[in-house]
Amino acid sequence: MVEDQPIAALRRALPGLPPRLQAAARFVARHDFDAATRSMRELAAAAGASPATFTRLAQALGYAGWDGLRAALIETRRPPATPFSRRVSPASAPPTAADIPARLLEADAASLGGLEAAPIAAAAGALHAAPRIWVAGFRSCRGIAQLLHYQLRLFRPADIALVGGAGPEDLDLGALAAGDAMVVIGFAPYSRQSLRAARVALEAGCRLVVLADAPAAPIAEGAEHLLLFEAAAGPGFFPSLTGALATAQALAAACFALGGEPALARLRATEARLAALAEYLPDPETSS
Amino acid sequence: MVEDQPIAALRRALPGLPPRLQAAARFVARHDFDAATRSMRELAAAAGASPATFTRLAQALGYAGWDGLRAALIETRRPPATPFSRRVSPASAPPTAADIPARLLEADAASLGGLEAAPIAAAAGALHAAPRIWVAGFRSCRGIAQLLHYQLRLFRPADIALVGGAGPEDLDLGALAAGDAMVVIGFAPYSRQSLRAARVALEAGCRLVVLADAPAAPIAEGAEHLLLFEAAAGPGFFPSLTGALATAQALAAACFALGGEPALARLRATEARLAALAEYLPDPETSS
DNA sequence: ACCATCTCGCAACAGATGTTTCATCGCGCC
DNA sequence: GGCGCGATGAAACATCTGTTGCGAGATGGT
Repeated sequence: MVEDQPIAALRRALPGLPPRLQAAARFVARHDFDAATRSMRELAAAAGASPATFTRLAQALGYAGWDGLRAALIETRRPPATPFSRRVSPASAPPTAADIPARLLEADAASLGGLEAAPIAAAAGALHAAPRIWVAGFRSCRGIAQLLHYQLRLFRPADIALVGGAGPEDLDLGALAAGDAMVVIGFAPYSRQSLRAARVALEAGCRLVVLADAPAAPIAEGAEHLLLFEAAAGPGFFPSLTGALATAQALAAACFALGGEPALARLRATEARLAALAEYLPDPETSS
Repeated sequence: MVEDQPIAALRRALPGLPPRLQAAARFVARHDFDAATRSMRELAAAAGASPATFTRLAQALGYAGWDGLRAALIETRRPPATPFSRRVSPASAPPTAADIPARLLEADAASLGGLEAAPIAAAAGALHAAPRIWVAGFRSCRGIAQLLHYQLRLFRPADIALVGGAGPEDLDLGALAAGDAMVVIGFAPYSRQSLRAARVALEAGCRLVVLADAPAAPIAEGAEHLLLFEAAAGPGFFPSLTGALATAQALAAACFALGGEPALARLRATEARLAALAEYLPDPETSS
């Protein structure tokens, strides 16, 4: 009988097996990933056994041959359909209107755990080196793009532009220059606008940084840096943008850090100007 | 040059590849686990391409052959040797530019934990009952406001307005009517614009919902509902908006849930219209 | 309209794969 | 001690692997 959990079947059958088969079985149990990926002969060499042993082991477990066992091992290792999110509430109870917020917040918190910092720092390097930075995000990602645009302008006032931010976007896309950096933000389903922005940027010779929800995203094609976030679909609602925002913010912060003293100086200048214009209310804590 | 992150190399090289190689590359990117485990010929059959295509793809990426690429894909999927060796960043190390993103993401994840769901659901009730909803957010909160505005309009197209979204904001503020709901988003330091929006809304007899970072926030004065979020200040940088975004999204979702069948119908209509306009790219997974 | 170049499927290729056979070995039993 | 039987490894086997040479077709530049 073919088992759906090969390693369990293996362990169960272990005591009744001849010595060499036992050794092979233990080796497979301890290196199941290698058993699934490497060839039988390589495995035999690593385990110090004969290739035939592994065929016999598989047959002893009820598989037609080694290929059968390996196929089962592979299926065990196959990642779940949902990329890197723990399903939030296992028992999907009826989504009462009252606990929708709780569910969503829970999902958001979980999605932030999957973000990686290293690629963000690398992407920030590309932005830092670019003479001009364009930011593109459309529809639901527009807000995120605007935010990134705003934060970057705090310390790089003159050379950051939001695609489609001041007039028709084709004018912006026509102004792209080689060496500029383009940041495109999007997730499935991907808007045509975002794809066009990415494509045009590539053709113009820009350095492309993409924030997306999947490595296979169309807008990610040709990107120099791809920053993945999880657009966790809420309970029956549209996807969450928290991961995208956190990524964008981290990108801006890293960029600022790279800017060093000049960036800090420009940020201070911006703050001083805002204070002079009385854009913000005075902090009652410090003014009293 | 052989890349250590094969999918990234693949994505980068994609635009410069011939059509069939592009198709193969996309297929590999979307099914990287199968590419790592199944044989090249099986893959070719599944992708509807010639086996040779995959060899050529690997070579185009700088690998000696398909085996090289597959080995790289396998290494990408290999589980970490020590399962739960989550490196915890030692507290208050020197804030290197490289680990700024990590710090920020960590802070974001922590800040989401403090959010409460119950007030959000209550506030959603107020929005749901209002004949018209205004959303106000300025400067760094503009993006958040825009996002909330966008999401609400998905299922309540006609009666949501962004203050200052289409022309001078005083015109919007002049149009406020008693019974309308006003959502104001802001955190310290509070912009004069946001305070004015809140004040005017109160005077006009609107129901005021405020998203802020402190109970003592000026813009929260007189608010019917106050949704607190944590604007965690990053390492030497401006505050994080993740909490505000998560709150806004949860608010929109709760509002949608309250809308019941009509809201769902309007959302479906919106989606159908977008699909008809081909605003979004078709999902390759379902179309093929 | 021409030609050079590139693309790409087909089919033959050498090599590697998993399997099987077979002779040998070790071990317990009569 | 002789015998039978399962375990074991080496080698031969058919099959499948990834690769490459070839030619038809498409493409782009002049």
